[in-house]
Amino acid sequence: MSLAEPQHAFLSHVFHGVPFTSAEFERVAEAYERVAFSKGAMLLQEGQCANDYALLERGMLRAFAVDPEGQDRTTGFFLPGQIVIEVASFFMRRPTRENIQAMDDGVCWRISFDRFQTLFHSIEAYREWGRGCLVEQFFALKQRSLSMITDSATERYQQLLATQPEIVQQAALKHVASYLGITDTSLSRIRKAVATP
Amino acid sequence: MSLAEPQHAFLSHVFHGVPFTSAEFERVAEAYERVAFSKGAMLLQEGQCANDYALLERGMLRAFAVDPEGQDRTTGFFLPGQIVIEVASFFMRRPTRENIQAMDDGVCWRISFDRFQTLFHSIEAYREWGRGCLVEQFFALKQRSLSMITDSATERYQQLLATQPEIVQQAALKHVASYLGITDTSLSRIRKAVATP
DNA sequence: AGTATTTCTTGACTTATGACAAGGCAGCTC
DNA sequence: GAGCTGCCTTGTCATAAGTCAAGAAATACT
Repeated sequence: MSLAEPQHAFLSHVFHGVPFTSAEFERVAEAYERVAFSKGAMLLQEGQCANDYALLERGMLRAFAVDPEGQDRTTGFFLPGQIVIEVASFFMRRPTRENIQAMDDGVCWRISFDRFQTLFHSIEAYREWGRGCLVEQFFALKQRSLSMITDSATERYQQLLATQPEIVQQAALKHVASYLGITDTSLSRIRKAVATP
Repeated sequence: MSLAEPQHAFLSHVFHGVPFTSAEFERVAEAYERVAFSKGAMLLQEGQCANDYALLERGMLRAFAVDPEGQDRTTGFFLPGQIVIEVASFFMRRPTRENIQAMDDGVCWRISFDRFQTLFHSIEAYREWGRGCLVEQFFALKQRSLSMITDSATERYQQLLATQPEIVQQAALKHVASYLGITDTSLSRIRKAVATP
């Protein structure tokens, strides 16, 4: 694969600010593989082990788990620039209970667990970056979790609308609802109430 | 400090299964400092930066955050053998919004961020261990978060009772309640309903 | 185009949980 | 032992959100 600059434009952007030497950056960039996917594609399926994670360049993804009653619960959305990963399965090398599905056509950059491990253990800046990503996700999850306890459904909706309007606009109402932890019926009413003051 | 075996009994136990060379284990063990604390002590306070994390040998701790209405929300409990850490503050080096308080007299083993960093970047087994801990906590938080959406308050209580009875037995009802995301009034009723079938 | 399917809205009713308030009970201090 | 104070329980009532069911609107399928 050619290493001409344009190929790396997206990766340069993602790793902007990470103190790689240029040799290190080349090693890192080479380890990622560009993959296009189309709407509806499953990037990860329940029961599989997550053998890679990805950096999302274009498109939007939804992660969901199926609960004991067979209900589909949205656990997260992924927007361009974000890291697409099922942390537990990827790092613990065991089957996942989650699914990740493409909501649109899109493009991501994939890296296998083995290649990730090699980079993680040999490049200090890469491992600081990786740990930082994990910590950031952890923090976000904790806030979401707290919000679930502290805030009403309406407040959670308004917060989502304020911080990530793309999700509210592009995702199906029922998926947004299950992400917020409420039924689609409730979200429909909340949305109406919020719209007409 | 003497490195005689008995000093390290607890640390040996915690790091059991981690593939350290014996020289590595000595370096790791030396980096931790034994600290005793008494009931009511604050191990971390809102506004501070978490400059260390600890391995809990004896005692029980509670972490909580104060929400905008001034309500005290329990975010977690720590039992012996567990890692006591406020992930976001420790790794991002910024002030925390959480408090960690001792519920009893106890003992923990503390390590500073700087010493942690040195070990993390120089000992592969230590960083695998550290990453594994973080991933485990992440997974637990995700499950808790999902449970908040999927399960009723009663189910959450019963699950806590089944998996961590020490918490239900030792912690004040109001703290367990706020950990479960309900009021103390509700938990009191749930507990009664569960007890009398 | 025309039918089928999914997605969203709305209404009527139920239910879990919260809010407030009063009382009981233990452990303290004086 | 009287009086605090903090913790838990209980009663009454209020409310957010769920359930079920029927339509409307949008999408996809042939």
